[in-house]
Amino acid sequence: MAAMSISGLAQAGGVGVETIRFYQRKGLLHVPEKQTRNDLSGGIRRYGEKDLRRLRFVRAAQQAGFTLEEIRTLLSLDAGQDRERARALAEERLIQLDEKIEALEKARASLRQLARACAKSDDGPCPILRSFGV
Amino acid sequence: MAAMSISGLAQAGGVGVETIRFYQRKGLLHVPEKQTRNDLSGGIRRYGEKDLRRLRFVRAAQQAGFTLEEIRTLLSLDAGQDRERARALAEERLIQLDEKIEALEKARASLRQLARACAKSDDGPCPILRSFGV
DNA sequence: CTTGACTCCGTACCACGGTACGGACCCTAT
DNA sequence: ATAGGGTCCGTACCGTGGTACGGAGTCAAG
Repeated sequence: MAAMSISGLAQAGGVGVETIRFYQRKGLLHVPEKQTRNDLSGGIRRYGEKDLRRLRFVRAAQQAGFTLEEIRTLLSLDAGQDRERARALAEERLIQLDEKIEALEKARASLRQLARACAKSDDGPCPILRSFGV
Repeated sequence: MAAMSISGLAQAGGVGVETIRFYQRKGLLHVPEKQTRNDLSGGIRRYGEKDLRRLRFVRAAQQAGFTLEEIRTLLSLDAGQDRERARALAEERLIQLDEKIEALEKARASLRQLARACAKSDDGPCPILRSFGV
């Protein structure tokens, strides 16, 4: 359990192997030391619970609308315990989330109107354009 | 009013000139004939209300989460009056919108928790990671 | 009739978030 | 000991939605 291969980690995190590597290149995930057998060069990297938690955090934060760059910052703030900045970032994103949600709700309302109008009248042109108030 | 230049259209639609051209290349906006002066080659394209409405539709649909490709389809359906498909597309996107909104609301809840936790305790590590339930 | 702003058009480039490829290496089972 | 599958790593490529550049043409005002 504390010794996954990269594909194990990928599976556990619900992403592809290449995505893991991509995140490593972006500095979002650590690249663990290779478990070599005491001679020089070679070996395979092993991943544990900590890596999986971190990966899951990345995905969760992504869902919250953070960019990978912002997530990198969040992680470093967490490590450095810079509460001030972390708090600020969270508040900032909170506002953006609210705005985004509001926008989507408006869009949904418009779209519902379209669907209704389209469903009711079977003659005349389908009022797609008008449904957006255009 | 029925004879804007491309930059007039862009301004009226709240986008850049290059964006108009981009939409034209993507088949979202028509490329009107040049208003030439009866000799061959030359002249400038002029845009009217219809173009503006179409542009606004594109932006509105984008806000509703449609990709440009989907918008192109919507426009052609509207032109062809294929109510069946238009309706289906709308319903489909409606579901996706609902899902997206729900996801964002979850994210917001998580983030709020983070902000609260971060604001309250001034000692110990900032529980960013835990706030996402990781 | 020139100057300066705008237009036209092709092509290149950008950020974002991945995805794919390929050759070398490693590791385990048979 | 060898075959297979997995890993490692660099590098190239992708789709989406634009943004920028540059040279030639156009147009209105002075």
